[in-house]
Amino acid sequence: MARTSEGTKPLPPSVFHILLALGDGEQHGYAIMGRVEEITDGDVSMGPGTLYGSIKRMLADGLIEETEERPDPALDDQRRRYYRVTADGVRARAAETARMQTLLRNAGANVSITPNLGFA
Amino acid sequence: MARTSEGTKPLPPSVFHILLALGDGEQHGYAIMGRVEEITDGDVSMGPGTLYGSIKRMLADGLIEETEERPDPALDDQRRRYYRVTADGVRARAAETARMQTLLRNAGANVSITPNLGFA
DNA sequence: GGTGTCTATATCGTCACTCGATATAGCGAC
DNA sequence: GTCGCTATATCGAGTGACGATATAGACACC
Repeated sequence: MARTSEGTKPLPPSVFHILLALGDGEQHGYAIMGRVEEITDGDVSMGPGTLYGSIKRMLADGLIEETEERPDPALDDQRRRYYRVTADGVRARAAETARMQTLLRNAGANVSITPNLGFA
Repeated sequence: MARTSEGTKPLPPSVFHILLALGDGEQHGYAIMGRVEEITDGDVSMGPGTLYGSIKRMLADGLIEETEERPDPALDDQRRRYYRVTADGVRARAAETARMQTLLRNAGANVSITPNLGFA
């Protein structure tokens, strides 16, 4: 068992969801809500409390950062604030993803339903 | 937007960990702690507060039940209380497993393939 | 140009969950 | 018999999640 990413504790679900929703691009807060619902097939609908509270903490922790880049001004909306995942955020997301895969794999050996991941 | 598995909300992480640790067999509380640490490769060490608090809730919710069966009396310890996953628990565990797979799959497409979205 | 609805960000209070500390007691060995 | 380990259980503090609420810009419509 490679103990390479030692010391990293599990992320709060909302933080993980936001990191996944952002992916490799930029998104503004309100769009993240929609993306989270999308990637969870409607199982998770994040309210504004969870969303903006998590964003605040993630900014403080350096997992995401606000970008000054704006899309085509014709499509822009001045109220929006865009965010992107930082290098630390990418690392945390990868660690959490690996953790879940490990969990499902290790537990799968113990259970009758066999988890089968189609994800690297 | 398949609304197929409607109504099932995500499980608290501790509950999911316990369901996975129990697998298809019986375990007593203290052993579950060790199993959780095992299947998470040491990333999650559940303290007694989380463990017994979660067990209490899971019993009330019908996700697990206490068994009267005891192992070989020579190996037994009268203090132990053994638990097994109920049919509802199996269902919840399968749903949660599927949810995670969906999440990783949907988000994986977003990270590895499409670098930018949202600026549509 | 006023009105209404939707988008968008933000905060607050409440409740659920997590975790370590603490308590209690049976077990095994010496 | 007492000492360390196993085992169950509860409590309180701290963090996270969530709905309600507030505020205001965007946009369409008439």
